[in-house]
Order: sequence, then structure tokens, then C-alpha cells
Amino acid sequence: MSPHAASQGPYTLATYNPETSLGRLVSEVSGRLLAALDGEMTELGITGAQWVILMRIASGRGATAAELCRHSRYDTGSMTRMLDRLEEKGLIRRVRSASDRRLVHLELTPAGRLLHPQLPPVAVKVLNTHLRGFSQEEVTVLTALLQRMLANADLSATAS
Amino acid sequence: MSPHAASQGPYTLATYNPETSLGRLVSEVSGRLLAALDGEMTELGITGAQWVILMRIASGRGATAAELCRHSRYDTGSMTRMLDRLEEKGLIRRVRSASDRRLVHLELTPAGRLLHPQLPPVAVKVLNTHLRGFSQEEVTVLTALLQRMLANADLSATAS
DNA sequence: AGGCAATTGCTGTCTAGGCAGTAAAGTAAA
DNA sequence: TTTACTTTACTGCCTAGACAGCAATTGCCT
Repeated sequence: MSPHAASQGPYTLATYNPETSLGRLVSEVSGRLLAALDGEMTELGITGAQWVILMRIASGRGATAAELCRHSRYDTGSMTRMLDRLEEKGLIRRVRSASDRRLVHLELTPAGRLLHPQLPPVAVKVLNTHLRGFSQEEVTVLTALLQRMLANADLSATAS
Repeated sequence: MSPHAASQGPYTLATYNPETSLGRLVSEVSGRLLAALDGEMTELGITGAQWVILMRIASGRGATAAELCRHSRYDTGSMTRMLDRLEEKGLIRRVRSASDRRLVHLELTPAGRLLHPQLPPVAVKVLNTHLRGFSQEEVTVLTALLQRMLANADLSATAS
């Protein structure tokens, strides 16, 4: 590595164009995906954000509020209120843990279990709509590249 | 194309995994990029969202509030308040148009013009940080794939 | 000219997330 | 045991965006 390697990279001030940069592109695609998810979800009575949390609880990857926060970059306060909304809609239930009384275990209600199977098809539809004309390999390449960006983000986050 | 081609695509219910899907990935990368931009920007006294708007005004791509809304998927009400904040910080100025008195032309104040050159380097730094280990060609491929997703999103949006 | 629709920018109101502070519960060390 | 620290969930308070409604202005059309 040369001494000034840190100042090098794919982007330079001379070539950088905010309108066509990866930053704008990723943000735009993300926004479109969420908007599409929201649109498909209105008839089911929940939002895209609630879709994410519900899926996590249903799959057992979000047994408590704190665990959900750790994986979704949500504030614990925001998560409390998010769970309030899901509980108010009768989709989830809070159960105070007996072994550790700080914890509140989260589980789907019968209504939640009834809704759950309807959630994945919506995501599949939205994704495939945005991937028209993509080959299986292109999806693999895109996924791998984004995962590398995420790994780089983790490096920076841990370093700071 | 077979009659049921519309129901096919890269993702299927059998293979779909919400944790590793492109949806989650794009959303996560987008969030990280914005968070990094926000972090770098605090010392400059503005947020990542304000960075975007300022850049647009400075480059002449956002001469009025309505034009900014059309390109940033913001509500006109939200844009009004966004511009309020930038005006309050002394970075932009509102000038009522003489030719069309409905319009309010936006321009940088001297303080805004002073801040402007500091904005692109921050984005370049953030992007390159997240693109460590990427070749020039990989960035090109990633950009092209995301642009195709965006084009597909536009198709759906216009169709609905 | 006069009427009608569209555009622009703004304002109230609602929802939702971030931050800070708190109480309860658990853990570890003196 | 007692003390200090951490974790968990929750609660105000603030910011910020979405939606609906508004007045002013403009262009279009007869």
C-alpha cells in the first residue's frame, strides 16, 4: 500500500456526481422497495415496517424487544411503541418472562398466526417485480456486492 | 414466454429468506450510508437529508420547492419545513419570482456558498469507505444492476 | 372577459422514530 | 450482604415526514 492509499477509492472528487452515485441509487431503490411493500400491505392492515417486525417474531428471531432492537437498528423506545401498535392490532402478545422478569417474551396471537403465511408472498412479489429481466446469476452477484458493502460498514462502525 | 411467466422470478416462496433477501440488504446498506453521512456531517451543522437538498440547490437542479419535491419524493409540506430549517441556518434564501408569483426561487446565501465545497468530499469519503476492496468494474456492475431495479420500479409506479 | 382546472407554497394535524431519563431486575465484585 | 454496574422495558419530549386542506396565482378554453 502506498502512503496515501487511504485517500484512494472508486470515487474521486473529479468524477463524483451526486445524481448518479451509488449513494443516491441505493437510497432510491430502498425507498421504492419499501413503498411497494407498503402499497401491497395496506389491504392486510399493516405497514412495511410492521411487516419486518412481525416476520422476525414469527420466525423466532425476535423473542424479546431488546433482541429486535439489536437486529433492526431501532431505538428501544421506538420498539416499545412499535410493539404497542402490533399488540393493539391483536397480532402479537407480550408475556413477562418468569426466569428473567426484566424480559417480555413476544409471540403471535391466533390472529397473528393467521396473518403470518400471507406475509412472505408479498415480499417475493415485490422483489420479483423489481428484478424483472434479472438472471439468477445477476441476483447472486448483486447480493454478494451489497453484502461486501455491509461488511465494510460493520468495519467502520466497530472502529469508531 | 410461458403463460405463467409473470409468476416466476429470481425469488420463490421456497427459497425466500427474509434475513438474506435483497430487500433487507438494500435497506440495510442504505441505512448505513445515511447514518455514516449523518455522522460525518454533524461537525458541519447539517443532517444527511439537508446535505441532499443543499447539493441539489447548489447544482441548480432544485431552483424551486416544487422541483425539489418532484425529484426527492418529498411531500411539498415537508419540503417547506425542510427549507425553513435551511433558511433558519442561513444557508439558503427564498426569493419570490417576479415572472410567476407562485414560485419561490431558492439560492444559496454567502454562508451556503461557503459551505457548499465541503459537501462532496464527505460523500466521496463515505462511499469509498463502504467500497473498500471494490474494483472500478465492480462498482460499475453494481451501479448498473441497481439502475435496472430502479427502472423496473418506475415501470410499476407508472402502471399503477 | 370569464370560468375552470392545475400549480405552487404554506399550515394544521397525525404518526413515528431518536434521545434522555427511569424503575425494575439481574450480575458481579468488595 | 452490600455495593456498583448492566440490562431490559418503558415514558416524556423533540424532531421530522405524510396527508389533507387552503389561498394565491397562472394558464387554458370557450
